[in-house]
Amino acid sequence: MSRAKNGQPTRITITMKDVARLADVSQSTVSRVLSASPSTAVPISEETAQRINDAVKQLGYYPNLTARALRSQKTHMIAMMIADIANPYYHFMVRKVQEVARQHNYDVLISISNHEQDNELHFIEAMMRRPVDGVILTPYHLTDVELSKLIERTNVPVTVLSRRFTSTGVDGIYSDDGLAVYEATQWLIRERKHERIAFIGVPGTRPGERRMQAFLKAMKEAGLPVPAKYQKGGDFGSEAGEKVMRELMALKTPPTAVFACNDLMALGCIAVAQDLGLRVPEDVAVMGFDDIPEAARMRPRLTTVAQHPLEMGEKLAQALFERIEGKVSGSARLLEVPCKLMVRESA
Amino acid sequence: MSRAKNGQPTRITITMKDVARLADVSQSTVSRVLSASPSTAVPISEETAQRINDAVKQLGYYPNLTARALRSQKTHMIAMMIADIANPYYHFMVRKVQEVARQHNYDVLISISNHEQDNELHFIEAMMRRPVDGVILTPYHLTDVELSKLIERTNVPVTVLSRRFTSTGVDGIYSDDGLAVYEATQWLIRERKHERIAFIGVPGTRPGERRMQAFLKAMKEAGLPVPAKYQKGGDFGSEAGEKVMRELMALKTPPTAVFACNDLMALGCIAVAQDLGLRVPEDVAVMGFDDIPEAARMRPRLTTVAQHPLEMGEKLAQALFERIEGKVSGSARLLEVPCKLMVRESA
DNA sequence: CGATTGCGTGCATACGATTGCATAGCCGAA
DNA sequence: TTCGGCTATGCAATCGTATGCACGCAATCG
Repeated sequence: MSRAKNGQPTRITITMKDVARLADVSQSTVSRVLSASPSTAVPISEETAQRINDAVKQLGYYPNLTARALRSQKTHMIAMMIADIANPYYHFMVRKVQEVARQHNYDVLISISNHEQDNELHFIEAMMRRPVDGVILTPYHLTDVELSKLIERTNVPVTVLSRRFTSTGVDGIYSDDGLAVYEATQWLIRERKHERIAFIGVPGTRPGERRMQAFLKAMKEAGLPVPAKYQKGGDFGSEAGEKVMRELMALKTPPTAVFACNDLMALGCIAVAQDLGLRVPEDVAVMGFDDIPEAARMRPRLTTVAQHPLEMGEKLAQALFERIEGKVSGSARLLEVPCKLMVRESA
Repeated sequence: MSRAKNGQPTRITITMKDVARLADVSQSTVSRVLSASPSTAVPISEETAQRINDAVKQLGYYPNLTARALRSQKTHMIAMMIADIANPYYHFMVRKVQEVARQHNYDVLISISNHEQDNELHFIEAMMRRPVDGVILTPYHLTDVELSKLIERTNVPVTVLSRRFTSTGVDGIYSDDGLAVYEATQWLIRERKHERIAFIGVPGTRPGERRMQAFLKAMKEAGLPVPAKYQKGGDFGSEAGEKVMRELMALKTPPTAVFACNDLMALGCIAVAQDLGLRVPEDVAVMGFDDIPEAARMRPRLTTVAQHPLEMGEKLAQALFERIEGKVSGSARLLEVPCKLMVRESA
């Protein structure tokens, strides 16, 4: 037990010193026994080790990770920034990352950006102050410069959920959503014989625009026109899907299929179709992107494109720990996890 | 810049010492300027303060929170353990807690228990090792003893999402789900004239059993029998809801209403009803509990009981920070946040 | 005009752990 | 017997910051 020297209540922290005293050895010896790794070539006799372990148990001692971090420059924490905690896509990632982290005896500091630039910058700032051993992030607005600053100043391994940032030297995981949308569009055309297809993108976001472009490319290659009124914009939320769907269905010649660039917006589309008494997919087909759990739960079940967040989370975490543990140190790696078309009932 | 003494690459950490050197003052002075709070009664001249701030800017110095934590015994981190990241109920809580934490300049360490006892215990252990300034948790299996141990050893404020633990001296927030279920059942009986109502609880969990009991009480008071076949058990998942619903609808005299003790199971019920060609609520009414976002999004919109996770998260966090900042230090407080019946289309 | 105050700053230590180096005891080899 | 070498342990510095205490100096007071 250590004592506070001022009038404050006596602290009850149990330190190595206490263990040392009880086991009648020096504090360094306690440290050596407790952090004994096969590599640490410091021999300790069986007997004192035993005495120390007994003392630890008797006192209920736990090492103080803050102190350990300060001295060893290893915090045993990683930080993770996700964009949206309500997006099921991230749930799997977070779970998986947490799982991997725990296997490595790491804790996870989580931050949610809500897609806001301010929050992303704040996260970077926070990382400059609070040392962690690794960072995982899903950047929406961050620039190369900002990321570089983080890397350079903290010298910490970073992996990102994005295909950008190859220049900054961070490992990136991504799925080729462009290709997936392209192929899914082809499928709608060839297998489902649709000719009037509308697309809902999200202007101002890279995924949203990338998917829109991929859609347009597939349509163009098939020789199908896409009138401006069929090119819509939303914000990834289901209300946006509802609003857009109402507009589309009010057209003189409405599309026979609607491809929403994420599932939530697709849900909104289906809800409106149902409200209007339209049958899905007979009267209008709806296609989503993400394959959130709800997609398989609802009726009609949503036809969509699955990403594999679990796998991505795992790779993200594993890539990070490979660098943390120094198993990998080369230049940036870019891993792709393929998407998969999930044919169900809505298209 | 400090140097490593071994052959390793020069570390690039910028410390107060560097700032001090550049500003030509002592390290203590830098510390005083940077952590200048109105209460800290240490006067520093305008001029040197300016010099120090310039040096800070020039070097791009950020204080090291690990070191600060070790010295000041304040980590500026709180830890939060939630049960399930896929449950929308927790999303709001997490978001709100994070928001409040950020207002106080705190980071949030998150852990997900997945309802597993092992994970809850692991979390407690982790808290013994890694000092934090406060803990928020949603306990499922934790006992009073385990919580007491945490409090006693770490001497850290704890708030819980639960009505138990009044003895341990932790603040608790809860919503009276029992009462809400009781009243919702009365509503089904009186307003909707149901007499054959089935209930899906979750045996082995307190909320699940509490809600079942409340249901039975309301039925009993109304003089309505609840055959054993109407008392079902699930696991909070939608598949469980589907399975149970199939069993119920296969009965010779199926219930006219099904009350699931959470929304996910209610979703499963509705999906099965739709598969069987039953109209909801005409042929069978379905009632849920939680009011997850999906409830208002789906068709038919789910009639359910809303808890107020945002409000609960806010109170949870605020209660915690009140104690962290020493504004409150009395005995345990127990706050209730009322539930609300959300009448929509499914019942 | 000397003593007292108060302001501004530096010195030194502590927070709890890790780790390089020194050293004490013991053994076998010369 | 003496010395080199190994084993097991202790000493002391260090990580980056916060803070009690001492001290120098100018202003104020008696």
